[in-house]
Order: sequence, then structure tokens, then C-alpha cells
Amino acid sequence: MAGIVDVAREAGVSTATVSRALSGKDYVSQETKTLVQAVAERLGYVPSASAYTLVTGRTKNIGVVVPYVDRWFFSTALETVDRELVKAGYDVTLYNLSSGDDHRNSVFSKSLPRKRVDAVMCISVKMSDEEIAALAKVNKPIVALGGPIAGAKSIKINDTSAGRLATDHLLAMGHTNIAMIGLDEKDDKLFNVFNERRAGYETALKLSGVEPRSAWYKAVSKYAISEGYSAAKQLLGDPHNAPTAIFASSDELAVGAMLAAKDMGLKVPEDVSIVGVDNHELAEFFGITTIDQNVTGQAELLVRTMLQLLDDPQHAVQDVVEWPISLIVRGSTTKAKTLP
Amino acid sequence: MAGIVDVAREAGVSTATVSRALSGKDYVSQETKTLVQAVAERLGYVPSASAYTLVTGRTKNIGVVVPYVDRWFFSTALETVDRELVKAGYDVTLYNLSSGDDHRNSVFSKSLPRKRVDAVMCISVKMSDEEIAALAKVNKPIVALGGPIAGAKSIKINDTSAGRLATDHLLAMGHTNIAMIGLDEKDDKLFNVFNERRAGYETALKLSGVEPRSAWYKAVSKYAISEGYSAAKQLLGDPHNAPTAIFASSDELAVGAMLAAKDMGLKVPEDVSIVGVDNHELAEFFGITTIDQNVTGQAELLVRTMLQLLDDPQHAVQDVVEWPISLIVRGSTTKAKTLP
DNA sequence: CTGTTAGCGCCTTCAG
DNA sequence: CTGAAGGCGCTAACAG
Repeated sequence: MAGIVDVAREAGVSTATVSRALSGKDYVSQETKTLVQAVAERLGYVPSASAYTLVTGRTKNIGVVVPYVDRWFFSTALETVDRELVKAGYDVTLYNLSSGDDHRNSVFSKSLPRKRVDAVMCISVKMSDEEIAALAKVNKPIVALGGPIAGAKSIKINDTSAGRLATDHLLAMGHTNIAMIGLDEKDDKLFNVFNERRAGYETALKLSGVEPRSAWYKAVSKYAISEGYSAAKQLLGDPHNAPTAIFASSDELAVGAMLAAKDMGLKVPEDVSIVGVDNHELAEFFGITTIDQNVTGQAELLVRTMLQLLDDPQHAVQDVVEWPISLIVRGSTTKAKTLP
Repeated sequence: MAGIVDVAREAGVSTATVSRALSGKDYVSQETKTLVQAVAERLGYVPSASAYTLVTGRTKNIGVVVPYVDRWFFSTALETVDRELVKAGYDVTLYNLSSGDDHRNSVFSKSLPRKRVDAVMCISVKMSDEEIAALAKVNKPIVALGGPIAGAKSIKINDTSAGRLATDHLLAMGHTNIAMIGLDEKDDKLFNVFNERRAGYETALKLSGVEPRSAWYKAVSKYAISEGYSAAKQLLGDPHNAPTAIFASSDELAVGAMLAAKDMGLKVPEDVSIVGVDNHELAEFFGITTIDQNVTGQAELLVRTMLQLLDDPQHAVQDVVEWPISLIVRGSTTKAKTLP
């Protein structure tokens, strides 16, 4: 491994000059610059990141914290976050919290403050006050996707509005028996995305004079097609409370619901209307009406925000940016049948 | 930020003692050890990773290179690789190659050798000779999933066997008109997984005396349900070559094929048998017969292999470990109808 | 425009 | 069992 001194010796200049020539950050005569570059190239010189970090305090590395990587929302967000960060010259180190609480603690108390990263990006993970404090001590910018974190800039959609929008769409089409499939989130380390969507759903119902029935709400344990499928079967098979429309709080759940309806001999949308949330690629394939939340767009903005903060820590940005959502109407919803 | 000197001063010992007390790597009296730990804790001392790296040469950080993160195989592998690595005390920095060739070059020529990582893990990315050479120069262990890399230990399933196993299963049930949906991989930066599966499919056919027809092979551009759907429609709608069985080279494709068949009024498996590959969770949900490749198991072994190599660079391991596959028969395949 | 000189924060011999 | 001292490789003043 050639070091900066090797390059300096070989080029007949000082290490300082090598540093300047290679970083381009200071005045160096064009000829020494090209000379140094050539020598560095020939020797296969690659600056040591740790030495650079030790002296500058900058790592050119961002810590991205996610609760899982193998779920749609997170892998999608991660994909674009990584792409954008890389374009800006940063590496990404991944802190996946799915391994349990012990690990989570060590991430926040050890890894992140260990001067390994210049900033932290939280994708849908709610941090406790101590966790925030631990990071604040190191004085690193924090940006978050999915919910507010004290002292951090964040981007989120309004999940209550999402629930209302979906439900209002169904109500406007004349449905009154509207069920919902959601997640019960007791985990206080994630944001209450699904609880908020449910709140929006119930508010919409009440504002239209419809009293939500408990039999209309089905909780599942994860956002998977199979879960949506079985939840919808319960809902649609209920002889007393069968809905004419279902609001599924994710598109994967909605797909499951659609398949369940078909398997029960019900037609979508004639017999049951279905709305999802996400605008997942499956929603397009299955023609499911959904609430688009443009994860890619959110992730891009998140990166831009972080880059500005890195550039100027005092940069004025709103603490919470509410990302717009929109209803995409497709073939899975239609007017309620008028009673015979 | 408290540094080691602060802790030393506060505890009334030397920095050397602090270092020893905290790392546990050398003899320190129990009482000074506890004292130092208490002080470190109180001051919120966290050792600087870069200083540690600079002096030891070790980063406690692994570079994981993936072609994409938002596809099933990769996000699944990444999830377990990360989990296992974290357990072993390593951080993971992610090198996602989906941003294009420029980025790819800089990953291999700059980032990876930049003393940022102790070892490199390639998930289904084929490295060119120069890329391998660049890493070899820095003398870092490399392990790979999905295909052989010169000078690296790797783990892979035998994709040709996978293709044969799936096809033989269909053949054994009396099918002779067997189509395949696959990916045409011209990209020489990935391994030829799908081409190998196709080779296995064709070999199996020929060995049974069936001549593969070109109309039986449908190439798609990515492994998505929608792609499998449209490919299967073409296949099943062909008046001269309609197959009675389809081998889809991934489960997502198989799901699409199954939905297409149903939409065309064909029953699965009575009218068409379908086999996939992966044992994706969707295959279980849809009851699709598949070739299980246990990605999680492969990823775990990959991490174990890397850890051994890190521990002892001379550690003897086979260069290529062939991971076993197995056929999981579910409801999507059945005996061919005897001709009327 | 270029060289000299200090460290950045820690680990690790080498003495005691 | 503990302390002192020397770097790891690089950049940032400060001089020239």
C-alpha cells in the first residue's frame, strides 16, 4: 500500500503538496499537479479514509437507520437514498434494527456516535429521547422519514389525511359499509402510521354520519398479501357486517383482499370496492385504487435536506415537511350498488 | 466529546490503562478496570473509530456490494447478512451498484480499497479481473454469493441443476409441452443465473427426448409478477405451441403466470402446471411448487465463512461451496392430462 | 506556489 | 500490573 509519503518522495515534492494536488483544494502549479497525479496513479495510491477522518473530522459517510431492509417501503427508500448519497460522494453505512433491542441500543450508544458517520438518517424509526440525546451530544445532523423527531428535520405524509382521503373516496361513491384492514402497532419504536390511518378512516366515517363498527376493523400482524387475504375473508364472510368496500392500509394488504374477494366469488369492484395505500407496483398491476405516497420522491427530498444541513448546519428548513399524497383511482373501486 | 485523555485524567490513570481496561485485551487489576469503566460511562466516552483504525488497521466494517437493494433476493440476503455481521460486531457499509458504471468504478477503485472495510462481500455481482486485482492489492478477504470469483470463497446453488430439477419434475408427471419464462442476461456484471437455469431446462428436455421449441421460451426484462403475467399470456395463447406446463425461473414470475392462466380461464394445475424457483413467501401463499434455495441459509454461511477468513486469512475452505437445493411440491403441479 | 511543522485520538511496544 | 513515548497517514496553518 503506497502512502502519501511514497508519492511525495517519488514525485520529489512534500506530502503537503501531494495532498493539495490530489484534493484540488489549494493552489498548486499545473505541472506539479499533473506530475503528482501521474505518480499517484502509477503507485496505485489511495488516501486512507481513517487518517483523513482523524484530521478533518469528516467521514464522508452517512448512517442510515432502518427497522427492516426486506420490506417494500424500506428497500425502496434505501435504494434511492443510497443512489442519491453516492452521487454526492458519500458512502452509506446501514444500521438495520431488526436484530433486536440489544443491537438497537448499541447502534445508538456506540456505533453512531463513534465518529463513523457525518450524519444520521432515520427511515421510519422513532427515536427515544435518550437516543436523540446521544446523537445530539455528538452534534450530528439528523434527518428523518416518516415522523417527527425532536431536533431533526423530517419528512412525512399525513397518515390521518391518507386514511380520510381513501375513506372519503369510498363514501363519495355511496358506500357506507366500509371495513378497514390495518396493523396494530404497539411497538413504540416505530411511528404510528397505521393507527393514524385508522383514525382518519374513523373520522371520515363519523363525519358522514356512519358509526364505525368494531367488526369492520381487522388487524393483521404484517403487511403481506397473505395477511390481507385472510383478513378480507373474515370481513367478507361475516353475515351481519359484510362490507361493500374495504380500505386496506397498504397495497400489499389490498392485493390480498382482492384475491380473497375473488376466491369467494365476489367481483371487484362490482361487489366489493378496494382501496390501498402506497402505490406499490403491485397496485398498478392489479388495478387497485390507491393513495400514492411517492416514496422515491420523499427519499430524494430527504437526501437533499441532509446535504443542505451538512453544507450549512444552520440552514433554515421547516422542522417537518408534509409530503403531499394523492388519490389514484383505478379499477378496484366503483359506486355502491343501490339496494334492491 | 470526551476523549481517552479525559477519561484517563478523570480516573487518575494513564491513557494506556484506559485503553486496556476498556478493551479487556490485557491485564488490568479488577479495581482499576471497574473504575475506568465507570468514568468512561459517566463521561459518555466513545472511542473514535478512525483513530482506532489508523493505528490498528482494522475497521470493524464490512463492505457489502449488491446490484440492487429493492429486489427480493438482495434485500433478503442483505437482511440476514447485516443481522449476522452486526452480531459479530461489524458494521456494514452498503455499496449498491444500481447507480451506474461510473459509480461502480469508483466503488472498486476508490471506496473499497480506501481502508474503509476489512473485507468485501459480493452478493451476486461478478467482478472483472481488474476489480479483483484492485482488491487483491489491498489484501482484503472477499467472499461472494451467487458465483465464483477468482481468489474469493463463494457460495452458490447450481442453477443448471435447478433448471433440470424443475423440468424433470414436470417431465416425470408426464408433461412434454413445457415452456419456460426467464431473463435474458446480457449484463456480464451479474452472474448468468438465468441462462444456467435455461440450460438445465433444455438439457432435461433433450434427455427425455423432447426437442425444446423456441416458441416455448419467453424472456422478460425483470423478475416481476407483471412480467410473468404477460409472458404466460403469450405462451398460453399460442395456438400451435401452447404448453401444458410452465417453468418460471423465479417465483414472482410463476405467480404472474398463475394469474395469467386463471384470467384466461385455465385451471392451475389441471390445465397448466407451474413451477417456480426461490421459495419466495408468495410461492407459499399461492401454493406454487418451487425450488427452494434458502437464501437466508446461504447468507448465514457466507457470513460464517467471512468471519473465519477474518480470523485466519489462511483458513482452508473450499473455493466454491455448492449450496443444496430442493424441490418443494405444492398445488400448482399435477400429472399431465392424457390426451383425449 | 511549496515546504515545515504540528497534531487528529488512539494502541502498543518497552520499561518500570 | 501500569506509565511513557512513539507513531498510524493525513491535512491545515504558518512560513518562506
